[in-house]
Amino acid sequence: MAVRPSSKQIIVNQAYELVMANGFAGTSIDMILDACGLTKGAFFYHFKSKAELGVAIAKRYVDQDNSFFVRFMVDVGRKTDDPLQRVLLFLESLANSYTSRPRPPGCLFASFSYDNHTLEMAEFMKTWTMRWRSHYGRMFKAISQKYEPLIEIDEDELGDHFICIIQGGYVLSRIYNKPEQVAMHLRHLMNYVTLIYGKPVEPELAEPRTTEGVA
Amino acid sequence: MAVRPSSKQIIVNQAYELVMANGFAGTSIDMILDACGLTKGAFFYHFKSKAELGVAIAKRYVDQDNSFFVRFMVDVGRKTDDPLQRVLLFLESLANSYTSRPRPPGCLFASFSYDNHTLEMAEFMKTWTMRWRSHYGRMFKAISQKYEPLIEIDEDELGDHFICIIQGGYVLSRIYNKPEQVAMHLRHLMNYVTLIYGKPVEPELAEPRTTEGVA
Amino acid sequence: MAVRPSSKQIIVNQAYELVMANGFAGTSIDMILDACGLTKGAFFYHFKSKAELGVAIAKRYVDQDNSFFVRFMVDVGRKTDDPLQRVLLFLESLANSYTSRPRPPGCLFASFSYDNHTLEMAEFMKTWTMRWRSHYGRMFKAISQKYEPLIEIDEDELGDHFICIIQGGYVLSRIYNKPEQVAMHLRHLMNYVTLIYGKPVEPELAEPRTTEGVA
Amino acid sequence: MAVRPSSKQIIVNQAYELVMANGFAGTSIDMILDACGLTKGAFFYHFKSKAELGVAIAKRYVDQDNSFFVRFMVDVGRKTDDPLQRVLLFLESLANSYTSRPRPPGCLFASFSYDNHTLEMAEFMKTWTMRWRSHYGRMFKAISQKYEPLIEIDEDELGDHFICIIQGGYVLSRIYNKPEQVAMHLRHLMNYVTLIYGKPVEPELAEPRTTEGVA
DNA sequence: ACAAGCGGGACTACCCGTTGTT
DNA sequence: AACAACGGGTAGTCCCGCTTGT
Repeated sequence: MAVRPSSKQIIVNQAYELVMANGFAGTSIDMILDACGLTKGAFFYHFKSKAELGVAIAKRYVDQDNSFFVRFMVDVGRKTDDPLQRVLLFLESLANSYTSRPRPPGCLFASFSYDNHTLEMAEFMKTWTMRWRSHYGRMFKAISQKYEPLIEIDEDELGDHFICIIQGGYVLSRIYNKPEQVAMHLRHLMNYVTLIYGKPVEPELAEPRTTEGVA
Repeated sequence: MAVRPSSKQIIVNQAYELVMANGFAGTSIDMILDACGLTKGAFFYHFKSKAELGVAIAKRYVDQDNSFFVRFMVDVGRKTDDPLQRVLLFLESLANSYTSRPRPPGCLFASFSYDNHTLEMAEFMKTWTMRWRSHYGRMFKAISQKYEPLIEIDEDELGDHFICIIQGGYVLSRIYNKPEQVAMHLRHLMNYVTLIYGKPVEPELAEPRTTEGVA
Repeated sequence: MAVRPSSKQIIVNQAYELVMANGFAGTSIDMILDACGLTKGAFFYHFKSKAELGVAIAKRYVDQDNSFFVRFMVDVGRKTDDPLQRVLLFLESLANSYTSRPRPPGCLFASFSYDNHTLEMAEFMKTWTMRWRSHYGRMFKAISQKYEPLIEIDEDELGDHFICIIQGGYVLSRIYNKPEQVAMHLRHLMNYVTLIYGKPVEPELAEPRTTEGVA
Repeated sequence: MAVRPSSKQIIVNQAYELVMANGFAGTSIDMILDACGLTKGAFFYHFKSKAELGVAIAKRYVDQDNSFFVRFMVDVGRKTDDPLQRVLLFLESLANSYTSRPRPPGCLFASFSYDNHTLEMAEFMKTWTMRWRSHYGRMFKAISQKYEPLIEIDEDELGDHFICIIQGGYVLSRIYNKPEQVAMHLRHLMNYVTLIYGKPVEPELAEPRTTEGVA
C-alpha cells in the first residue's frame, strides 16, 4: 500500500527538511543528495536548477500545510456546529499540537521571505498566503453572523492576524528553541477572539491531540 | 559632528543591509566588499572570519533596535503618566512608523533563526530576546498595578506576544511586499490590550511620527 | 518519395548544424537531442559514443560536399568541352552560389582541424582532402594539355590552392559575417587561372545559379 | 632584464597555446591552470569569466600577430625601395618562415570563428581583420602607383585575398599536418601578384629566414 | 589600515555514458 | 527503437581564509 516514494519525492522531502534547518541558500545540493543517497545525475534529471527545486519544495509545503490545517478543521467541524466554538477548538487543538514536538516548527515561506528572491517564488508565496488569509477570514465571518463583535473588526484582517501569530510564534520558538512557545501565542489569540465576541470556549469539548512533523 | 564612519562600520552597515535582503548564507563577503568599495585586506583586518562579522551585525542590530524602540517609549513617556495610555500610545506611534517605508521591514534575528546556526549566535539571540520580553513585560506589569485585567494574564507573556506580533507582521509584510501590514497587526494588539484592561486609548494624545530605516 | 528521415539521420543533421555553429567540443549531446526531440536512449542506440557521431557527421559532410561540387561540374560539363572554360565556368557559378546565403558558409573539416583530435578523424580528413586535391588537380591537368601555362605550375598544387581559397574564404566570411565574401576570392582565383593560361573566360556562357545550404 | 611574467600573463600564454590546439570550448580552465601551476583562486581573481579570458587571449594574439608581420615588413623595407619587390620579398620570407616549424600554424581568429560566439568577440575580430585588410591593401596600392596592373583590381581586395590564403593555408596545413603547406600557397600568391603587375621578383634579394613559434 | 594576490575547496550546472523497461 | 532514470565525473563560478607588501 505505502508505495516507495519516487526519487524526485525523496529529494523534495529531504530538501524541505534541510532548508527548514539551514535556509535555502545555506542548503547545498550535495547536502541534499547525500541525505538521499543519490547523485547529481539524478538531481539534474528531475530539476533543471536549484531554483526549480525551490518551487517544488514550496509546492510540497503548501500541500502539506493545507492538509495539516484542514485536518484540524474537519475534526473540529464534527464536534460542534457553533462557529465560535469551532474556531476556539481549532486554535486549542492546534496549540496542543505544538506542545510535543522534538524541534521548533517553522514556515518555509518565512524562511524564503528572508533569503529567496526569484519573482516567481514571491508571487507564489503571496498568492497562497492571501488564499489562507481569506480562508481564515471566512471562519471569522461565520462567527460574526451569529455573534455581535464588541469592537469593529475586519474578519479578513483577523484571518491575517492568525497567520501573523503563527509566523511570529514560529520565529520565537526557534529563537528560544522551545516548540511549545507557539501554543502560548495561540492561546492569546483565543483570548482575543473570546473578548471580541464576548463568549468563552466551552472547555469540555476541547481535547488534546498530538500530531507529527508538520508545521 | 557627523563623523565619517570607519571602514569597519561601513562594512557592518552594508553587510546588515545585504543580509536583510539575501540572508546570511546568501550574502558573500565579496558582495559586501563590492558595496563598500573595499578589498579583502580590509575585511580580514577587522574580522577574522565571516562568522565574526555575523556577530558584529547582530550587535549592531541590537543597538539600533534598542534605540529605535526606546525613542518611542521616551516620547510616549513625556506625553502621559498613565501606564495603559503609554503602551497604547507606544503601539500607535510604532504602528504609524510602519506606514511610510519604502521596503518591508525585517528582523535580523528572524533571518538568522532560519539560516544561521552557530551556538554563540543562538545564545546571543536568545539572551536579547528574553531581555526584550521582560522589558515589555514590565510595561504590562505597570498597567496591571493600576488596572484590573478582565482575564488572567501573565505580563511577561504579553511582552513576548508583542514581539511575536512584530515578527509575524514582518514576515507577512515581506510576503505581501507591503510595509504597512505591520501596523494593522499592531492595532489588533492594541485592541487586545484595550479589551484586557477595559479601557480604550484617548486618541487626542496620539500623534503620527515617521522614522527611518530600522525595524 | 521524400521519405521521413530516420532518427539517426535526424540526429546527424541536427548535430551537423550545431557543430558548424558551436564547434564539436562546444556542442553537447543533450543540445543535439533537445533539437531532435529525442533522448539519450535513442542516441546511444545509434552511436556508441560522441566520437562516433563525429565520424558520422564527417561522412555526411563529405557526401553532401561531394554532391554539391559535382553538381556544378556536371552542369558546366554540359555547356562546354573546353577544359579551361569548364574550370572558369565552374568557379564562376560556384562563386555565384555564395552570393545569396542567409548565413556564412563553413567547412566541417576546418572546424575539426581546430578542435577535434582523434587520430581516426585526422586520417579521414586528410584522406578526403587529398582526394579532392587530386580531383581538382586533374581539372587543371586537362587544361595544361590544351593550353601552355605562362609559368611553371604543378596542377595538383593548383587543386590544393583552390581548396585553400575556399577555406580561407569561409573563415573570412564568418569573421566578416558576409557570405558573399567567398565569391570575391574565387574570382581572384579565376583571375589567377586566366593569367596563367593566357586566355580569358567567355562570359556569354556564364549563367548564375543559386544553391542551398551547403558548403 | 627579462622580468618574470605575471601570473596573469602566464595564464594568457598557456591558454593561448591550449586553445590553438584544442579550441576554446575544448580547453578547460583546469587544463590551463594545471599547465600554469596555479589554482582557481588565481584565475578568477584576474578574470571574471572564461569569456573574459577569451578576450585577453584574442588581444594577446593580435599584439603578437602584429609584431610578427611587422618584423617581416621592416626587414623587407630595409632591403629595397621598390613596392613590388617589397611585397614579393615579404611573401617570400614569410613563406620561408613556415618551412621549419614543428607543428602546423593556426589563426586564433579562425578557431574562434568556428566555435566562439560572444558578440564582443565577433566585433573585435571583425575590426582587426578589416584593419589588416586595409593595411595590406595599402601595400598593393603602393605597387599600383608605380606599376600598371594588367587586369583591373581592387587593392583592398588583394589585401583580403592575402589573409584568405594565409587562413586557407593554415587550415590545410593542419589537415595535412604539414606546416610547410602554407609556404606553397603563399608562392602561388606571389605568382598571382607577379602576373598582375607583369614583373618578376629579383631572386638575388631573397634570403631565407627562420622564425619561431608564431602565426 | 588597507591593497593585491592567491590557495584550495564548495557550489551549481551540465556532461557523457549506462541500465532497465517497454 | 526509444524512454526514464541515474551514476559518476567535470566545467565554470565563486567563496572564504590567509599572506605579503605598502
